[in-house]
Amino acid sequence: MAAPKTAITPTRQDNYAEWYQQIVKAADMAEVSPVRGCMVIKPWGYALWENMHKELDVMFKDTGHENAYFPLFIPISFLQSEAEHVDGFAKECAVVTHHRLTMNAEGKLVPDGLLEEPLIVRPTSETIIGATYAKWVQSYRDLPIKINQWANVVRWEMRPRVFLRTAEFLWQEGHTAHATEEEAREETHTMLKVYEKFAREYMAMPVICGEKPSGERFPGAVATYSIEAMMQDRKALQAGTSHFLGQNFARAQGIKFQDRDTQEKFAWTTSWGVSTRLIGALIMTHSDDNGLVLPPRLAPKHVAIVPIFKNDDERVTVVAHAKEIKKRLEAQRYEGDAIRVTIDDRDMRFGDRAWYQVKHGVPLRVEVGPKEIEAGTATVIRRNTLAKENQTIDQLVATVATQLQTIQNELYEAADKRLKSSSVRVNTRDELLAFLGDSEEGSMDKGGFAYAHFCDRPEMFEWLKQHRLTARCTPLDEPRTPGKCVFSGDATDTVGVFAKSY
RNA sequence: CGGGAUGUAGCUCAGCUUGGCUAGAGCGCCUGGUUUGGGACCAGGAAGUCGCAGGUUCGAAUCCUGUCAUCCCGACCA
Repeated sequence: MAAPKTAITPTRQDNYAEWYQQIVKAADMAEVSPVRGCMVIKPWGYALWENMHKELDVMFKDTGHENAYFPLFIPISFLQSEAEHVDGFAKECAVVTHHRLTMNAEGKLVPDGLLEEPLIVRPTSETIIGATYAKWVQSYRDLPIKINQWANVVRWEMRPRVFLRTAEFLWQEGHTAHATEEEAREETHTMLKVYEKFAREYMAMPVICGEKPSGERFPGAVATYSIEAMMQDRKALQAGTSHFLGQNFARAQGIKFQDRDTQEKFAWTTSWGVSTRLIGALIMTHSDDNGLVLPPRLAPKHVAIVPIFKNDDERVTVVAHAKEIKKRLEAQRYEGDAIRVTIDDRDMRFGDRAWYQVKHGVPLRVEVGPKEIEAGTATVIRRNTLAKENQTIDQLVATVATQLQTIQNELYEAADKRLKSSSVRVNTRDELLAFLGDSEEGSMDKGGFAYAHFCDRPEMFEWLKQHRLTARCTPLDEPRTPGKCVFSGDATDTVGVFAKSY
């Protein structure tokens, strides 16, 4: 059977949504589980998450945060304490009402032992953590509290999509409490910048930092900031959020302290998080029609050595040689880590093994067979370009870190070029529609980021909804210039980014 | 949660309209052989209580009811 032209079918062009699912499958990232809306994250996907976790954790600690852990279950009364918060999350809460099972007459297990107060499975932890902080804080000397938790949360979503929107997902949530508004705002901003740095430097994913318009704000927040990324189908994906919660949650949870001036005051709190959605973002930013493409800084393996052999004799020689190369590569460092190398000498045909590594997105593939051993070289193939090059082993070892950095840079530049070439400035609603279109799901015909003056009124959100568009954010680096709202015609100095979104 | 579609072997699906004998194919998997520098070929083989629970019937993958799940479109969302 002839091989298809691309390793992944359909291609991005043919059906983007299906292409995404096929990438996840071909790269062994995850699969749907027997549990509604929940995914099984497979080792290759989880290794990627572990790398994200590891790098982010360092960044959190460098900005003065500590890790802690709070309960999975939250009493319903806690959720109720902040009105907007209830509105935002009540509809998607999993609820625990019983605490044991018994066997009924038909031999079926049924819930028994009704709880006095039902518990929800945390959709986010502002309330439980806030209630805890309330006990910890009495004096201004107890502030700030800067804690992060790595956890799983549950949001009973109606339309799950692997990594992008699952009922249960893994994330980190930072929760801080401060004595002053200024300090809390600063914290919100600092963490947004941490996310931006992580997206750009580790994920090789350009993002726009901005404040969410009122209609997109976190339930209960005074201000929500996000990093917005553009996927290859030119739809926006919110990749991380940082919320300034004002004193809303402090009031609701009773986080009070006595200040220097002897007055009792409510604390100012923040929360911020990124989730396994980042994996989805990574996939849709870099991958191509041949499978996953991973940025070297996060790739579980930097290099896959694929030995070529015809028979057992050759196999012994070539694999021994491959192990030598592996050892030498592992002695090199890239961005502070030892080079991560795997040898794929599985009992499979060479072509299958080569394609396996392509589909799994390993940045560098090194092929060695009897011919290379003879010549003292290796065939080196870069995943992002699939360009082949003959390199001596010495050359490879000496330049492997540089080659990885080149790939990292090229991935960022390609993504940045896409972002910039798909961003326009629009001055009317018609221009907005002409640019973003009303095109079908999965179509890549139209899309991108449209910059427009706007004044954040309910009518705008109504109109956007009708056209399946969203207001992403007001970019922080966008200068305030006088203009007219493209929706109402009123004068405004605020510019927003509009896009179709995930 | 509303509208639509689909659940048959590990995967993709045919069979269902018009109920009938031992439920099929391709891919994958296992064994043997030939191959092996780019996703192999030949031969043999294993594998399904037809999503689940009821009902109609002499007889149900097929008809009816319920239920669960998945996908698509809305609403919701990290």
